[in-house]
Parts: sequence; structure tokens; C-alpha cells
Amino acid sequence: MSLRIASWNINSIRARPHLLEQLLDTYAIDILCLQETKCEDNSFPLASVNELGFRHIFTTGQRMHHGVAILSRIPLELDCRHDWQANGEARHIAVRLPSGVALHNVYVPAGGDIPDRTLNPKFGQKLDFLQRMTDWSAAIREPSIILGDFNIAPLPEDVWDHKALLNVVSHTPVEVAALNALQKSHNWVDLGRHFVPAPQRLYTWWSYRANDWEASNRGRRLDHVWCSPELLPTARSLTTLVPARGWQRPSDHVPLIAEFDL
DNA sequence: ATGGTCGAAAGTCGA
Repeated sequence: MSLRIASWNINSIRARPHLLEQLLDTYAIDILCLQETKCEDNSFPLASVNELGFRHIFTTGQRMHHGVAILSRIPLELDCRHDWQANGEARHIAVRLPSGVALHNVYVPAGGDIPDRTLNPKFGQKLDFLQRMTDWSAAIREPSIILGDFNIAPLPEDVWDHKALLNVVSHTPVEVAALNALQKSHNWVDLGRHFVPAPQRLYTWWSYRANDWEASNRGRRLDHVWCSPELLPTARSLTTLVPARGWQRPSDHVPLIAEFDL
């Protein structure tokens, strides 16, 4: 069974329903994993996503911030929702695919502006979140996919200027070390770099603050799709849909579309 | 080095 699984930080699903339509006009997606839905479960636009063909909806949301969802054309089982920090933030939801593979959708904390946990508690929160994810990941014994907005660009080629961003949250050495530890805990395969190896540039996010995101191209690769090593033979492609950054009223992130034979 | 733009909300805060 060929499955197209997409990950997208949508930056409010209620503000951007048109983007879902445009994505589906561009690519047939079987399972769409969203981050930053920014709505509580009881205000999730179920009817409109049903109309788009997603009949099986799994959400965990909260007022104002965060929120993740999995929209599917095929029946899935809810697996779990983790609150690794036990602070009520809606940052993880997982389902079970028909093949038995677990699919984890994660929104890692952004971490604020100052890369110092004593001056900026949000930065410490981000590192602690990653540590707890790492402890959890190390115990995984089943073939799994984990994807989402990890809010870290690990490689020099994942940002527009490695040296300029070394002290900018999302690319600091301590964050990269934390992400590498998470990856190593399960030997996760980074499909972005499997299909587009460094030193090619690869970005998934461009700031809203640029005058012209495309001309300046000051991007970062913050979004990722990883799979268990034993699933790598089933991974067919990973597409980063860069043109979506130029759509009307865009998200600042673009969709990643992974294709698996599962 | 700074500021730039978004969404949710009704202050500003978080990204």
C-alpha cells in the first residue's frame, strides 16, 4: 500500500483553510499531520476537512497556541497523546497505521529568543522537552515514523548562514546536540537528508519578516520526517513543497510530503 | 545591529 503522509505547520487551521485545498490540488495526500492548529478540539473545523476527503480526524488542541492534528482518508487508530512536560501543552498526537506502524506528530517548543536557560525559561523548556522525548524514544521497539515541526535546523546546510545563526535559537550547538541525541536514541533516519543530502541546501521555513522571502531566501530546515531504520526500504520519496511559501496568506512553514510503501 | 510580520486576542505575547 502506497501512503502519502504530509507534515505541515499550518499556523492556525481556521485562518488558513484555503491552504489545505491548495495542497490537495497540488498533491494527493492520504494522511496530513498538522502543527500549530491553534484551536481547541471543539472548534476544530471538522466539516470542512471532511469535505476535503479526510473522514478520520484526530486532534489535540488548546486555546491560542500549539495544537496538533492528524487528518486521514483511511481509517486509523488513535495511539496516544503525550504531554512530556506535564504542563498541558498540546504538542503530540500519534496514530497507528493499518500496517501497525506508529505515526507520531510532534510540535517541539520554539524556545524563545535568548539561547540561555537562565535568562530565558522557554529555552530550558525546549531542551527539557527534547530530553524527555529522547528518553521516550530510546524505549521504542516498534517500527515508527516521527515527524513535525522540531524547531531545530541541525546541519550547516539547513540554514541560510551557519555562522550568523550559531547563536540564534533553532541552530545553536546545544539545540543541535539535543536533536542529535534524540535521533541517535532510536537511530532515526532523517528522510529529508536521505533524499536531499548535504551539502545541498534544504529549507522548510522562511520568516514572515523578510521583505521578499524568495529573493532573500533566508530559510531554515525546521520541519522533519524521520523513520525507524527498518522502515527505510519502504520510504520512496520526500518532497519539500517550497512553492507553498508563496501561496496566498501562507504559513511561514511549507509542507513535507513523504511517500511510503507500507 | 536592528527591525521587520504574522495569529489570537482584545493586552500584548508567542513565533
